[in-house]
Amino acid sequence: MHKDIRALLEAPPKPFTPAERKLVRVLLADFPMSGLTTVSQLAKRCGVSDPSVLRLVKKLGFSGYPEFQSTLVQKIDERMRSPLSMLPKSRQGSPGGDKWDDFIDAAIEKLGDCRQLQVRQDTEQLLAWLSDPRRGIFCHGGRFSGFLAGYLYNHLHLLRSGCCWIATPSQLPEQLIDLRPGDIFIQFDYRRYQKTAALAIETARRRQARIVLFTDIYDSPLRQLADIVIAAPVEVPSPFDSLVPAMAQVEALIAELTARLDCAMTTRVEEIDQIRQQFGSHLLQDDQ
Amino acid sequence: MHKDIRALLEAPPKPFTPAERKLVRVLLADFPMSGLTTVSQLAKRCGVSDPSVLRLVKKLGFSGYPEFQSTLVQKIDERMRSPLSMLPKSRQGSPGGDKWDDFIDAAIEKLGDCRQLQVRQDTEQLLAWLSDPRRGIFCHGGRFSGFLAGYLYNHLHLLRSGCCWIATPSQLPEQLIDLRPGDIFIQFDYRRYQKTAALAIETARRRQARIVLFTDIYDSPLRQLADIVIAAPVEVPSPFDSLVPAMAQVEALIAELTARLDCAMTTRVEEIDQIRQQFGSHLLQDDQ
DNA sequence: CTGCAAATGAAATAGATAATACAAAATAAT
DNA sequence: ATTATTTTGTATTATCTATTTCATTTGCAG
Repeated sequence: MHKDIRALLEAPPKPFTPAERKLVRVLLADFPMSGLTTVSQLAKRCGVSDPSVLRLVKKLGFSGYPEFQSTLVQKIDERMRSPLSMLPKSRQGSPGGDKWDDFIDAAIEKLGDCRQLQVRQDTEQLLAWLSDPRRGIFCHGGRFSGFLAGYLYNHLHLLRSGCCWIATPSQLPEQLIDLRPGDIFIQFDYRRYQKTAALAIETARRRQARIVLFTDIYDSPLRQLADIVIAAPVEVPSPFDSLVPAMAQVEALIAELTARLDCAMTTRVEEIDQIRQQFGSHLLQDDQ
Repeated sequence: MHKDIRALLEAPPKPFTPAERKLVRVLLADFPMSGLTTVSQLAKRCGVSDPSVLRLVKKLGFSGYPEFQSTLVQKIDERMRSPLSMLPKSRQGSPGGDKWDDFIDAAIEKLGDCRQLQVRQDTEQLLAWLSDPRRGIFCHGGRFSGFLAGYLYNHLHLLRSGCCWIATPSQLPEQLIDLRPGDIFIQFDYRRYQKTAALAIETARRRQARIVLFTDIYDSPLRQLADIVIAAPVEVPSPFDSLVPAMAQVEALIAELTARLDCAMTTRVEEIDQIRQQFGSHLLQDDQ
């Protein structure tokens, strides 16, 4: 809507009055910081009265000071994001620009962003839950993220019993019947958010499950319903979002969990192999 | 005075309560933007109550929300002046070594290695094949990499017809019957290499399919049988190998392919939506 | 299960803040 | 000068915000 406040200040629709010019001068001086204070503070700082500030804001086309301010915050947000995405470009080999490598670069950057997103305490909590053999684990995801759910499940299954993967929403009812209080329900849901995800989580919550949500860094409506949120950046130069950071998180989780449950896994995998041998050639080799 | 809010959030003086962790998560997610709103807005966004926000702020050592907020603004001010300050922060906070972040770091490194592995000509060839609507596409993978195959299939399916995903080896016979000369058989096979993969590829070859192999950088026995090889590093600090680089490659491929088939996809997706509407509520929302 | 302590949220309160009305001052035109 | 018009500030009001109180819930140890 309001494209650029700065442009508006520099080329006003109507000429500014003297008091307004005072304000504009300050606003432009350390743009956009000075706009983050209250009306009175800004007014005093510029040596004008409160109403003068309000009048300027309205003249610029805003409905009121709050709207003006939130537009400024948006502007800041853009600025904060952009420099990061421009700096670590050390492309040397590719000449005209290689879409493939550009994508990989973007993925690397997003993966880097991951590091700052995780609260250690959350991770510990999650690991503690997953290590508890009494808690059942239910993995579920959307059309694309469902594969991550399955990927996670396949690893978990090697580490412990009581895991299940709900591959499609239609299986939700028949699987959630076994969900008991204290069990862990792990939902993958990235934009665009799916309706069934909300349904699934609500049901799991009602059955007093711990809710773990793998989602993107944006405002998933499910965040509030989750006990633990693992957020991943998804934006890459592609019409589709990327699940690379998400997958890295899944693998990181598994790596840590494996470290804790190592001996348990060893015996478990041995037993699996043993059983598989009994089947012998009756099944096509179906495992890694 | 208050040096670094971010540091405070990552290494709290006292352990956080669950509600506080929810807040911290959001605050860190798009630091420091989310702290610029009102208490109520922030609270609602995080799914906690107003008092929880206030308690957190006090626990962090601020006299109240306004002080907290103005400290954030200061922080923004610093950052706006020197964009360098927001470069990937050198790991100093984590003392004994954070396994999670170590893993992510390793993944980043491996992903970086990817860039030098790809021969552009191969990519072009592959894209040309995949863009050709006359060629059928068959995706198949192992126990873990099978999910990548499915992930790839799901995207391909939105772009064009004639794709299929062979989810388990047992489906190979019944699916490969439809493989015609010139079709593309995409196999995912990372160590430890599976026996069925070799079988599948040989069969596909005999039927004169083009063989595309997604594998690791080591000596897969299948390399010789493939027309195109996309190799990924897999070694990470975990007992399990990582498929993160592999997934990035899949996504990069899709990104490029989408760029070429964009208009085709648009109409196709529209048609899918149309059909879905006809089903209406008869199916649980099963898509992205 | 039961009781205890910690954590949390609903509701009420105290305090700012933005917005408004109107009067005073400044400016420009006659 | 005098008036008309614009600009500005003072004082007030309505609205929103942060904060506190207290009852409820939740998690946990015996």
